[in-house]
Amino acid sequence: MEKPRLSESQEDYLKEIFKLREVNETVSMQDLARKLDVRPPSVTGMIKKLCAMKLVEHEPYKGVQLTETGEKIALEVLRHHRLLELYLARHLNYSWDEIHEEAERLEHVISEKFEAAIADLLDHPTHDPHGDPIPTVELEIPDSPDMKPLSAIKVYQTIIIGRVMTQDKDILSLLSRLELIPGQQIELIRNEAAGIRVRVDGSQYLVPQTIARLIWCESPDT
Amino acid sequence: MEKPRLSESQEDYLKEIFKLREVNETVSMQDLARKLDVRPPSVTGMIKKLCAMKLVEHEPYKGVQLTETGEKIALEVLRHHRLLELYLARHLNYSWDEIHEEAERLEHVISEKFEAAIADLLDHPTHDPHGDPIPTVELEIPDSPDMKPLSAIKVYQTIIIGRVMTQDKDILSLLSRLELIPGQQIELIRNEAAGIRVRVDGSQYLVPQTIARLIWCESPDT
DNA sequence: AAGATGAATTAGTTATGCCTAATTTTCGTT
DNA sequence: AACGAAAATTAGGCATAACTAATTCATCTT
Ligand SMILES: [Mn+2]
Ligand SMILES: [Mn+2]
Ligand SMILES: [Mn+2]
Ligand SMILES: [Mn+2]
Repeated sequence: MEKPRLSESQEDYLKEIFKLREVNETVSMQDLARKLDVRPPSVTGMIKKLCAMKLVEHEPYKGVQLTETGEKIALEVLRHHRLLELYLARHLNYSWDEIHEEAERLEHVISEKFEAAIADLLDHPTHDPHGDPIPTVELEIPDSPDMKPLSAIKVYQTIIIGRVMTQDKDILSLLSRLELIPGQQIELIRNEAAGIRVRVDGSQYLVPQTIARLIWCESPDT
Repeated sequence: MEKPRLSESQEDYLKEIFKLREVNETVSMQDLARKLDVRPPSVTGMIKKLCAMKLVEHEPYKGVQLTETGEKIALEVLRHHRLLELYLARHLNYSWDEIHEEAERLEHVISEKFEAAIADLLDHPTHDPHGDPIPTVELEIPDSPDMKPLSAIKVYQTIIIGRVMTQDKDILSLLSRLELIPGQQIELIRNEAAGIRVRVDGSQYLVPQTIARLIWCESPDT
């Protein structure tokens, strides 16, 4: 068949459905509207079109789901996005909080050639700078270590940050200044009302609960 | 004032007007339609809008011209385009005939940060892989050596290719295979009816007139 | 000076993708 | 079982940027 090329909007819808599905049981029109920063009627309209194209399925008032084809496309865009983020960070000296915005635009525009070229340069990485897995060329999601949010850990021990679940520039810039980034080893000290006290590289911080929920750590006990 | 961000179309119109102006005395609606691959009424419509925005001036039936502001924008896009071309060629292993298409899309989407990053990596180059001058950060066009088309040279001598005036993939791929690329030293042998006989690196070729017109060479005698 | 020709414009249409306001539907409570 | 709130949809519009068909305009020929 033909490959009519999707619009940037359509690609973003598919990608967002995929990402929401990883977290929520079901993806509502509202969730999408929030994430994509559009109003609900726009979502209804676009989902209709994507349904007609057999890229998503929609049970009204129940949720939206990607079809096989839809998921493939979502994964392609996601691969572009995450490769780009790593590339910008590694090769063009972008800071952690700058990569997302640029990748959000470039992801729709680079060719497969470009994708292959940076994947090569980066030595076919499996995870981006946020710890998010990068889909392989075959569009499989690589395994990540078992993780849970810092806020949910009960045993006070030394653990490693695996993934930071936000794209918020202010939070990212804060976290990077504190070196609370994937790969970093941190020592859990105490869970206080206001947040979680940790030691990083000698210094001690109190990580607020809201932020602790975004920091996922590798398979700790409990 | 505000910087409402132009659409990709609008940027391409401005860029194309600039490029046509370098070659022709005057830029007609038709020229634009041809280059941008749209129908004349589309051009009329867009030029009206650009006029209203004070980015171009239009004397009906006489021609289109960029205003100061319009030219600045054209030069910014052109800088993006040419930096990208060089970048793709040098750092991502693109071949000569592949760079244009990719740059044509990326040019509208990269940030000033991205521009600065690749300009840095490339050591602030003045010319792209076609020999086209890259506008500086201040948006001045850097000087190029005096050049004239290979087809117009009368004295048979050894000269250097400075610029290749096409983006046609087939021609570019042919020329790169023959090593008829900017910087290459070639020896002019004879101007025949069918074309111009040259020696490149030991081998002799007959360069057809149509193609010889696209190859500009550095300030030769005559 | 009248035509003829080609350049340009106008008029009217289409497709996207978004919006607001109004309406309908679902579902958890009571 | 009925109500009310929240979720979703419909209806109706707007802006962009194309298009085709029809018309107008400028200029070159004869
Ligand atoms: Mn995007
Ligand atoms: Mn990421
Ligand atoms: Mn372009
Ligand atoms: Mn070029």
